[in-house]
Amino acid sequence: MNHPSSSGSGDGEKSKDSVEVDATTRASNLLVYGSGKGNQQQGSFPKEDISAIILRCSSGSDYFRQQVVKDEKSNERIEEMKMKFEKEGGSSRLGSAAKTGIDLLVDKYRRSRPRESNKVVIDMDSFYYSCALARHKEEGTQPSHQGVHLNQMPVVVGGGMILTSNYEARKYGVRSAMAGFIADKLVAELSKGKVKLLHLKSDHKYYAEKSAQVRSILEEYDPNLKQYSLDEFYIDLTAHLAKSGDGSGDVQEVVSKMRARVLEECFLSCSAGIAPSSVLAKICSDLNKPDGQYHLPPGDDSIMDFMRQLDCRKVPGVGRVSQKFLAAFGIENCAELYARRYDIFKIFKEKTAGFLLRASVGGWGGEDEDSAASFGAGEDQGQKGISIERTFNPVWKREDVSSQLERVCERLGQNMARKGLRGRRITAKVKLASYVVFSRSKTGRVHMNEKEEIFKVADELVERVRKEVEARDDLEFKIRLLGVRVDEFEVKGGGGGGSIEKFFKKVEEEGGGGVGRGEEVRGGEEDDDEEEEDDEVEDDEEVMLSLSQSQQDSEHVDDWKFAKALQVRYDEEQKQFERMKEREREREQEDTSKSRKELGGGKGKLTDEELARRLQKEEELWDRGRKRKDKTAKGGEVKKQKTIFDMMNGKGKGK
DNA sequence: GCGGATCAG
DNA sequence: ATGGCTGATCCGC
Ligand SMILES: Nc1ccn([C@H]2C[C@H](O)[C@@H](COP(=O)(O)OP(=O)(O)OP(=O)(O)O)O2)c(=O)n1
Ligand SMILES: [Mg+2]
Repeated sequence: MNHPSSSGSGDGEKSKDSVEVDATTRASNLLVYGSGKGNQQQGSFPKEDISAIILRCSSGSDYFRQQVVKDEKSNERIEEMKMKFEKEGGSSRLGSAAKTGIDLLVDKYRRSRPRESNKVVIDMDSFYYSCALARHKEEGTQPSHQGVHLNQMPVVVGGGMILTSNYEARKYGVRSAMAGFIADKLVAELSKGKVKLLHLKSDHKYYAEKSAQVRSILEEYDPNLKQYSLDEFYIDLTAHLAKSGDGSGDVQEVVSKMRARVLEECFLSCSAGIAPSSVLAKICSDLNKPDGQYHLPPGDDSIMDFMRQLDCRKVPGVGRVSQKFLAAFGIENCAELYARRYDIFKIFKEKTAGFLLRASVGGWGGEDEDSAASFGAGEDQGQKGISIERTFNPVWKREDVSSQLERVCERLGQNMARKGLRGRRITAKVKLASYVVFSRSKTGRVHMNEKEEIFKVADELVERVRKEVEARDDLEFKIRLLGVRVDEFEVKGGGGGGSIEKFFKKVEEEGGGGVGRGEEVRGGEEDDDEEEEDDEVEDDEEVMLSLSQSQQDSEHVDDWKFAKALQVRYDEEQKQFERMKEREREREQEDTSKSRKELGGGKGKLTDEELARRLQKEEELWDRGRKRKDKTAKGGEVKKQKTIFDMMNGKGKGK
């Protein structure tokens, strides 16, 4: 459970035979295809077929086995939470004061949303792939393969791991974070052997250049724009629109022209979301992809209508597990989230509950803008940690492990030096060949950045894991990945702290004005780091069809999930779902009819007291404008964090 | 402070 | 046979 959501489960079991299709559909809803963030495009192959292939390729692999284990764990947690919730009687036990408090909060969110749709989120389409196409244009070469235009055939960027896919490939279910070999199978099988997936090599350096090029264009519209990743930009058009005549002041026209410029000058298409707040704009940016835009008119009615139909999974921060979790409580879209807003506070902890409450009414943007906009100097500004991790052929001998760890530390040391960072906490990450992950950390009193110092600590931590693993009979100490992270940075550039705080304050007062960027605490120099592919060390020459390295990750957990869901029986979930619905109906009835009863001495674990506490927390968050004050060490320096939420929280007062 | 889980791109 | 990497947050203990 992280921020916005929590864990989830719900895919129970059922006799797979009778409800195979139903199970498939159901599972895919919990996954990425149906209700994931992505949109299902026309011409796609049946998701049941896609899922079946993924399952077939996956079953039996260590990776898949581990995914199943993880899924079962999350399911258990969901069950626990559900039982606890039911035992406590749900929100019917909530005191009226608490309910009133929640509603007051909701009102506040709804009333303070910005009154105009001037926030724009630009998200590049199939970014890495589009860059490859752009390159052909720039170099005058043909964007085709064996006489066929790349857009007409399934293409991905990445070999062992898919970084992104073009839209043709997406029809086959090929997506980011999918293992290359599975992507190949999807295309081969679904096309009955007629089509072969084309893999392009990743070129991070080039993507960074294109990204900068796009940024420079967008900065003409908002010099304070914020960039969340190479392909995502957060723009506030308020000033630009007020300035004068562009597009007769119509946001949609301005954005349309803006995108046209990016296309013409960078040869890259992008999509945009236009809304009163950045979070909403972010959600909208996905609705008319590719090469499209979606405008969400301001106003409570407009936004409530929009949110009502919105699947929770579309809310940034609600991932696969959270979606499942919510679904277990009968919550699939934001209307249901709103209907159950009281329950939310009984089910989740403060951060999560507050986040979901906002989501239920699209209540973002009321706070102040994250003046972190001033971080033009480099995104590392508010960086809190730095890490390196590498996958390799499994090793176990101390010397081999050590050797791999050294490589990691070497790289980490270089990056830290380049960024002028020093931290006092070292965290070692170990992934066994079975995909079981361990992390062990040690917080020291001195800040380090030297490869040797870091290695020394990391090595001890890894050996600690070795001992723990060897002490168990269910695991084998064969590791496929080693990672090292350093955080708890020292406060640098003395004196910067206070001024920065004032700086933020000033920005707020002046209404997000364009105070120049530049300052920055960042004593060091400048970065420009970038992770590169893996460059220097030739090692991974790695081309398409690669074989060695490769690895994967979540995102596809969805597929795994899915696969797992297929292989598992569904009756359990079904039953629980029914029971829950039943209970919900009863509760709802009770609610509407007799309003709500106070039942005094709540012996439920969650008393009004606890609830009040959670509300209180949320109030505090509100008052602080959700601005994160992260004191970096004793310096008491305040820095804005570059999380997606900070990026998205638009300024309320700015009108 | 630590470790696991989740999320995002 | 083959399943990445970087950075961040939340929560329970
Ligand atoms: N798990 C992931 C997801 C994305 N990326 C990289 C490749 C993408 O091209 C880029 C942008 O990510 P998006 O999620 O925006 O995906 P795309 O831009 O590729 O496609 P879309 O058109 O859906 O935005 O980030 C990655 O390396 N690993
Ligand atoms: Mg994109």
